[in-house]
Amino acid sequence: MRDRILKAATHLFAKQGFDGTSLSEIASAVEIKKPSLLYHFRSKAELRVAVLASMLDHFKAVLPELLAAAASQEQLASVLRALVGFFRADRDRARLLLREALDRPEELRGLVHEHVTPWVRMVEERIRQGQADGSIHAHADPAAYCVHAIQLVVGGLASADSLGVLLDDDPEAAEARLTEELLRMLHRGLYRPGAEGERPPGGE
Amino acid sequence: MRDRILKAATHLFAKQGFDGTSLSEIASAVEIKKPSLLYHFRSKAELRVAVLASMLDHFKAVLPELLAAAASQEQLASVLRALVGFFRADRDRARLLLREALDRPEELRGLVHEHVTPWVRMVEERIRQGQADGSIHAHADPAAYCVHAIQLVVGGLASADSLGVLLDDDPEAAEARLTEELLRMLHRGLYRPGAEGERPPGGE
DNA sequence: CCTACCGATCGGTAGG
DNA sequence: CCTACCGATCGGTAGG
Repeated sequence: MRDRILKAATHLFAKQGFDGTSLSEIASAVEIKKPSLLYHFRSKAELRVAVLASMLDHFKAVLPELLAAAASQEQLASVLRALVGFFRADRDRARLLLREALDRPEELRGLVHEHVTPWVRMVEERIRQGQADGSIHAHADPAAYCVHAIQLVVGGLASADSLGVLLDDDPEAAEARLTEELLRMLHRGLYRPGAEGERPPGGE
Repeated sequence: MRDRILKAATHLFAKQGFDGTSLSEIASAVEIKKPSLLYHFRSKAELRVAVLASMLDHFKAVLPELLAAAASQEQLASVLRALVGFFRADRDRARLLLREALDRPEELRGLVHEHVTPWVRMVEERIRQGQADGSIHAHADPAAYCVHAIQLVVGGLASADSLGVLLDDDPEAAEARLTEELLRMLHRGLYRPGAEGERPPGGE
């Protein structure tokens, strides 16, 4: 039951926000009453923390894959693919993260510093190597680039519903085009043309 | 008084969300009582619509500048600068827009279609011209590129507080670096090197 | 896991 | 612009 509650809460918090979701609403989604829910989670605040922690656990599960991609001689595109894959597997994740960024920036800052910084540092290092061997633009700001890449993946998936209309295409096709263009942009923004191992992800 | 209420509501909605802000809170911010507030705006929903409309009015005021930049032979970078300028002038705008994207995607879709589509179409046209004369990468998806550019500007400013820690710099310096790298990335993601008029915004 | 209930606060109204 | 007040709903507790 605990897992069912977590899942329902994750979905509702992502969709309506923490303040826009009542405990009764979550309880009724898993077919129990509010006091029963409060037996599993002592307070709404505790439930919120648990929802975040469960998403973080899922993230940690794909971390090894991410780090391996960043450390190996593979393209950075594979790191991005892993990241996109994580958020596309469950759209609630992107929405939830964005809401936290808006509602509790200080708190998210701590989580980012603790869980995201390590692998971003590795990616930064890869970028600097690329700059040293001339395959990556010398004026790129590695850390700032990573911030924008994350922003693009997380924010793009969370707000695709609204901004997608600009593509004038059916939702599925729009998402496919957006993802492809995202990978292309991020590749072009980093790699110098003609340099070694710079095949763009979409094939160009 | 109406304007004072609007300003306070804009700030609080941006900071805490619509559901996370009470009418009493807004009223006390402008030193009146809740019933007095409800004389100026008949309901909380009406206040929300008015807040959005006032932001849209400000946006319309810079639209001519934006369209002129898009239509002229100037670089697309100037359009981006105008866009970044609009959101940097008041950070609440980015936060508010992102919240609407999360809370009421269908409604924002309508606003985007009505107010954003026209000038995006112009930018798209400029991109296609660039592709025709070879200055812009042939495989770029003009519409998808615009979506990501908007996403980057709006989302980046709204979530800079959380993601900024990755830069390990003081807030001001971090924001400056982020903006510069954003313009560099968007430029590199579009223009082919060596082509006419492709000076990058930051100077490279 | 439930029913019954708590005080607090919500958006909104009456009436001046 | 205010005081006084409304019903509804909120998060949470008691007690079984």
